Amino acid sequence: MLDIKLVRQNPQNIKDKLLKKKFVFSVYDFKNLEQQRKQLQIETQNLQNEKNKSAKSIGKAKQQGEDIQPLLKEVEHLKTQLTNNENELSIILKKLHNLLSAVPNIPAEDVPIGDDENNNVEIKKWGNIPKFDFKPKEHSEIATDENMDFATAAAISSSRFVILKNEIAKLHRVLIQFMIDAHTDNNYTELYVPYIVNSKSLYGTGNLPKFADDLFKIKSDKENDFYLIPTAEVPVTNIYANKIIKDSDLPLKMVCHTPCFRSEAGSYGKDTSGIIRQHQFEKVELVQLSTPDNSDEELENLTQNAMNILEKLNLPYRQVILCGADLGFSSKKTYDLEVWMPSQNTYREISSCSNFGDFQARRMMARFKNENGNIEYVHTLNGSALAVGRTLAAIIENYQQQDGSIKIPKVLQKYFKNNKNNEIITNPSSKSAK
RNA sequence: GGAGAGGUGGCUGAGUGGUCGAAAGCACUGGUCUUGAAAACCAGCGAGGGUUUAUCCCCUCCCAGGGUUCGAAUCCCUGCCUCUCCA
Repeated sequence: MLDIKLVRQNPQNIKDKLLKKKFVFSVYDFKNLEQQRKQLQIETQNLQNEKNKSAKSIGKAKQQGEDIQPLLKEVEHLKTQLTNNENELSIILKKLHNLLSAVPNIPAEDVPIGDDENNNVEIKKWGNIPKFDFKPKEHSEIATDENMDFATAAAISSSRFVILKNEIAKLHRVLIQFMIDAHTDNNYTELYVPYIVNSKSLYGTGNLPKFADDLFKIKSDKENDFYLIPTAEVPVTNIYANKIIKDSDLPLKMVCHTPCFRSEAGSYGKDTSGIIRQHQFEKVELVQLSTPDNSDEELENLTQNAMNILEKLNLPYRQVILCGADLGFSSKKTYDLEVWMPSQNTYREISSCSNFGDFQARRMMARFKNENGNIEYVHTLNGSALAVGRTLAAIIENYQQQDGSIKIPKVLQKYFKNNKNNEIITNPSSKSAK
């Protein structure tokens, strides 16, 4: 949510800035509603004031034993008028709120202008792209149906699910462990959180009301709809919803592994092979709350923390800054980390690190008391470090050998104590034939 | 599954229809005192919003949503949550 005071001050300016995100903000609609709001609000509050005053004077008169009948008659008309005004006002306020909740965050100054993901700007490249003296295979091909079983998963559930087995399943689990360990060593606090959240929480992070189609809704009751989380960002950031924290507690650094559930509506035919795009995947998420002054710097730190995982795993990657049009709804600035995928001969997104400024904090009322005792919104940040399924795929592909086995990355070897050769054999027959 | 109790400001906790946005204590902030600190004493201290250059002033909020009333933290209904006892 944008600061309505800023929008009031200069709606045209807000509109101009949002064009970078390819969002058209209707200054006309906003001004129109604002004008109605202002008039109605002043009127309504005056009526409320009158009501309060008369109720008090009636109370006093009654205490002194006076006849209150004439006073009651006097305020009779107030009631209907007030009710009417309140109803009208609440309609206008709702409209204003709906209008503003659908407005995305304003991109940072240094976000490049662009029409789509092709205009994202590469700012760093790391690692050596592996050279194979054979044609590198796709990860699901290497793992074989035995260890990465899509057909059975589809039979049990639907497409875009997978069953992992044997040491591939173990590698997947170990990656989570490795990532969390690396981050807690770096002073991130480890969390375990609910995987089902209510609509308020999703509103807080900006997933609702606009992006309901991306979510799995599982239940409704009178007050709330319940959804499976699309990312740990939702429960973790909302821990601080409606709270006021001390500035001395900032920055708060949290790491949390959760499964993530995404309906992937609108991505039919995209990434249909392998585990790149699943309805359910594991992710290790970093979430930070910081003061406004430090959030730019913290985004750099957080992104570096994510890059460190890739570097420790010795996976080649590049860092790009998203252009305005590719930037997420709530984000002010986002770096994507893209890992090298040999089978596709290209880089694929494996992490997204964003600074949301006070956009989410305002939606969820996450605030802190600054050194002057004034209350301000915190800045929220998060980033995947990393998406586990995609990391698994990247390791399988980058560490593949001609015979179909997979070398275990050095930093993970301690988790495979019984594996003497430090390689995962996916196809025993081919190995023995060698 | 049955019976009961309760959700009030950062925390504890009083308040059952009329200057209650809310006693008291703790915590916190400022001050006095002190070489310094502690203690003691004095003072301040919830949040959101409107109007305004600003002060002032005004509105809303005592789990959430409805209702009764001139007037609700207090009464009624619904929901959510917590706790205790029994099975």
